[in-house]
Amino acid sequence: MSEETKSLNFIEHIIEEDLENGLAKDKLRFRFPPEPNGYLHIGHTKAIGISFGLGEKYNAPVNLRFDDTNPIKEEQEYVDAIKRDIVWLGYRWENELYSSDYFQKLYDWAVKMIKDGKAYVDSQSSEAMAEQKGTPTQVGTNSPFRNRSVEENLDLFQRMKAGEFEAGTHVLRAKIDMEDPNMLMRDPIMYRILHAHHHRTGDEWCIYPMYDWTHGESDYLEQISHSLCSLEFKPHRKLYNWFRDHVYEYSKDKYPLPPKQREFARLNLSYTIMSKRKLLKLVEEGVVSGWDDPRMPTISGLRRRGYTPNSIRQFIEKVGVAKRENIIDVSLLEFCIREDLNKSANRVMAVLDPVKVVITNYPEDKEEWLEAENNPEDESAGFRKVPFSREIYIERDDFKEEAGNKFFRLKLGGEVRLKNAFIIKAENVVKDSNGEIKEIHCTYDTDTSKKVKGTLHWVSTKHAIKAEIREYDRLFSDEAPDGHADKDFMGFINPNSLTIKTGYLEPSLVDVNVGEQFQFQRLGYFNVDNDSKPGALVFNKTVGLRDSWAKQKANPKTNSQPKPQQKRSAISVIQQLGKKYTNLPEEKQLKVKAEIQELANDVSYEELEPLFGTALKKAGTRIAVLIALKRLLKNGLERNDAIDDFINKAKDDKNELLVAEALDI
RNA sequence: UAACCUGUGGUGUAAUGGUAACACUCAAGAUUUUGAUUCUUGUAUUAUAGGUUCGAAUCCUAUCAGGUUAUCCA
Repeated sequence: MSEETKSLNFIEHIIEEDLENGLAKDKLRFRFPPEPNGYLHIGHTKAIGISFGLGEKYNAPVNLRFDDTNPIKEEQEYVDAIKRDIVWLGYRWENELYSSDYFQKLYDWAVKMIKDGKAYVDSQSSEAMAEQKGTPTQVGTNSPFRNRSVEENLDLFQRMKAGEFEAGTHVLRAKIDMEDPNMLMRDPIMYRILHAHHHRTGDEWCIYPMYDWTHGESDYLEQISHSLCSLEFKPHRKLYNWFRDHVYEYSKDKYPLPPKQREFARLNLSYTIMSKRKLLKLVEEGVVSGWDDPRMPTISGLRRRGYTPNSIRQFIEKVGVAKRENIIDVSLLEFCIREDLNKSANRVMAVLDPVKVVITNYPEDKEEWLEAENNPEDESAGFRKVPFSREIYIERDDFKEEAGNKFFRLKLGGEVRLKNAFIIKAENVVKDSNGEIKEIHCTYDTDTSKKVKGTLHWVSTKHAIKAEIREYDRLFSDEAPDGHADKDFMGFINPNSLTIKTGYLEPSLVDVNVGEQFQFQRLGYFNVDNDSKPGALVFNKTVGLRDSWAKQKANPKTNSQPKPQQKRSAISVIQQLGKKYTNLPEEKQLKVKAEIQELANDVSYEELEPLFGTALKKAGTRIAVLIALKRLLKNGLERNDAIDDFINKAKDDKNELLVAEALDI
């Protein structure tokens, strides 16, 4: 058994370090804390994968906590959808919890903070407070209410809770430092008045705690060891710690573990948007059919599109975890779903853009049922029968009257194999009045042992069943639709992101179930859509097969993107070789030396001279320069003062290799 | 012109002071009853410049570039 020692990401390194420093392994605890104000999308999957993945790795509990402190935006519908999606992804939470469960505890702590002079009621307008807040480059100023007495603060806060005041008239603020360079520390708001109905607490509360005052304290109450969130919360960490340290003082006997927040870079996918607000706009404006439209990057959209939980988990694993901003190429997601479906999806034949083929030497009334393998990647998948007859459909793309020999498909006079069936030869075509090909007349040959270049999929016309086929393209035409300050993301919407076709399928597909997945051979992976009914089948194209032929067609000449595969200049290679020179074993040094000498033939004196000033410490580089210089001299370069200086300096160096080279001149 | 964070092939992630590795993409080739799959091969001044060290992607300094932070949102 080879133990796979996978490299750790930076969060795992932190955890390992904490463990080494005495944190008991059974104290490890994580959480996933969505706000129930929208559907989960592929970006959330990263956060889910990190926290739940850590739970699996360390056998530690992971809580699902709904961060529901803003009753105006949150709804039960979203809670249900989020739970459904996490379950579908295959993760299990230890406890289903709500920040709103902690409202009373939070309130009690807030009262303590007031009593300790750490919080005060501010009765200014939000504009006035914003004014006093300052800017990132300018310190803020204190509120006139900052020094209210404890008694007054207590009284006001209790009356806020009792519902005596209108929204916006008072807030509770932490008393920290209006001059802190971190703006979040400038007396942040802990509570605001909101006369709104909460989806869980109803009308019990009319003051609601803010994120910063809720999140860390919820972590603390749940004794979360590592609170993981995305990078934009980094500035909140200082405040997270400030609040935490205070409540820790109040409750350390009961809750001994102070959690720590760490931040990772969120996931960005090329050609997609991740903001819930913007996704909501697509739904509301009818650009897509709903949150689960197969073009949406939501979990429910991906599910409907045919992505499997396994493929998404694989994707998240491959994406990794780090702290730098990233844009992951959608091709990685596509790779993951293809890899998964390649092993699991049964192959079938379907023609989406049909042209009729008549096999003239096949009897009119004959039909035979040929054996076809369901999945060559999975021996247990077995075989099925497909009907063959005199008239079949093939793809219009698969025939050309005339074509070069790079075209492996059917052409007049050419032979091609029909998958699972015979070899046919195109004899002539029948066209309509517009010159459009109506029928291709072929002859067939039952000798299937011969070698032909192409193999086509096909469907017997009289046995074919029709189905609606929905093909999707990316929703946006820009790689980073919301990455332009000057242009709105709605301007990049691809008007052709959905195409609907009628497909002709082999009859084995009559009674498929919603969600079932297939590979339509040579076309891609398809699944049965929710809208599908017996007799009125609907398929979604999940993803196409890799198609190197299409790529070749798209750019017939050379490579499409002539990558500036610029050859590095000889001088830069010499510099690089020199950098390592002194560390190399002797035999390698000889090899490198020869290489430098060779490269030096392409180097001009003008390129070399600036390197004479190389720092004394960089003996390797200077050796390389010296070797190159010698070659230049040998090639006829005249010596000058600069050269002599450089050589003399080398002779006096403490590096023996350099001295040896210098003396050898 | 603030504070904080981040710079490793086209993309993403490793290497925790000791030969820059893995995956995807792309390209070329082999195999193939899917132009798929599978298999081979190829692609890097570790942002730049100094410094510390026998040895630096890694530590220090400066510079450059990008990002984040000013909702009674989370």
